[in-house]
Amino acid sequence: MPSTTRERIVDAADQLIYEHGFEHTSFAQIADSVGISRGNFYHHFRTKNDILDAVIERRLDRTRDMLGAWKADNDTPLGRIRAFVHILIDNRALIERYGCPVGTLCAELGKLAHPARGRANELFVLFQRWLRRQFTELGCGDEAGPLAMHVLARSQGVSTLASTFQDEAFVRREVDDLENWLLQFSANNPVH
Amino acid sequence: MPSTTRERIVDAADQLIYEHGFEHTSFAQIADSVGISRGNFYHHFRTKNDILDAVIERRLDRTRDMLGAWKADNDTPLGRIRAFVHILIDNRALIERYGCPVGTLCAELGKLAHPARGRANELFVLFQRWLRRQFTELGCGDEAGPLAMHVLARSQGVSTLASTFQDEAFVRREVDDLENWLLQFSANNPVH
DNA sequence: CGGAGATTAGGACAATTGTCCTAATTCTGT
DNA sequence: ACAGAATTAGGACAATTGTCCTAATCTCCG
Repeated sequence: MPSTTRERIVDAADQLIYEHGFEHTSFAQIADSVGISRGNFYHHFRTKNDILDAVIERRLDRTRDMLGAWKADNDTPLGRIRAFVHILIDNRALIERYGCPVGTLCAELGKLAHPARGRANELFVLFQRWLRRQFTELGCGDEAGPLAMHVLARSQGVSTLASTFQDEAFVRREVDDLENWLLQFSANNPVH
Repeated sequence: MPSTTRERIVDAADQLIYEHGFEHTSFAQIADSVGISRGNFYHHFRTKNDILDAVIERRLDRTRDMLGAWKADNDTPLGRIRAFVHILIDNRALIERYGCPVGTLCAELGKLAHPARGRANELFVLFQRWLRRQFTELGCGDEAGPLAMHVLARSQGVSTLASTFQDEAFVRREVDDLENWLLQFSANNPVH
């Protein structure tokens, strides 16, 4: 499993940016974390925006993989949406410490008016389109888009408050509530 | 209306921190924004944490004032909760640009493991306790706490996605949805 | 008026930042 | 084995950061 230096840099940068934020992550920290010199780092990424771009592309790839896996693992659109909601439980330890990787990155880049802002937002778009497709398959028609945004918004809210209050019971309650809403919703829906 | 230099510093810092984040706001920027020298600034606030503390205290004060005003302006707990939800509409322009001032600050300080983190979280606690009281007055008993967190979480989610997607229709839809949920909820409640 | 204390200006300071350069070392293909 | 390319190390660089100092100015009370 030979991971290239470049890959190891992107791995370390991804994690550090998630844990400490983009602006609070320096070249020196990333280089130290990987165990290479800054000169070597510079050979692979010439600017801080370059490494940020690579991290975002990596997250986009991994998100696509994750969405594909959820699709493969679940026969029904309802099951797939539940898989999405369930990341709040599966990743709750990290979310309670550092928040949602997507939401916190987009929030930071938005405040910085950073050039990579749009590309980072694509992470949200990926989830939104995927959720919309599931709701469409559920037979929601024009409501699929708004419903996708609704699920996305509620998940984001849970993430934000989870990292503030560090309250696991709250997370589980909200996930249960969201899942019940989904079940009740799909039961009332024309196609089920 | 003679505002002291100190007050003008806190005002400017508050706004800059909201717009650009705490870490991306420098002493020099704040001093420039107020129109004073860095030396003068240093006379009032010796460290960056001091100015952050003052900004947080100011936000806490203003939040208490706002919650008090909502209480004075609305006769029923339902009306008060609606007033809370409605900040998403009233402040939508700012929220679409910079997100929620509370959520984004807590998220940033959390990633920095900043000493002022706990004090910033008190902003959320203020809203949470206030909302809980309204639900208690509605007769929700033990459910008042979870309901308060639920409303808080959904508002946070809307704020986050509002600044990413900059979609006013989405915000209005979610606020309508939340208000309808409130109405339906209180209608089904023992005390109404 | 005069002097003490608060306020202000302007700059010094070391540390850190992102960026860049040069010279070694390692790898690759022939 | 050897030339050329890719990779790596170690530092230089100007700019910016938060912090701190000193001296000038202002304010206000006796």
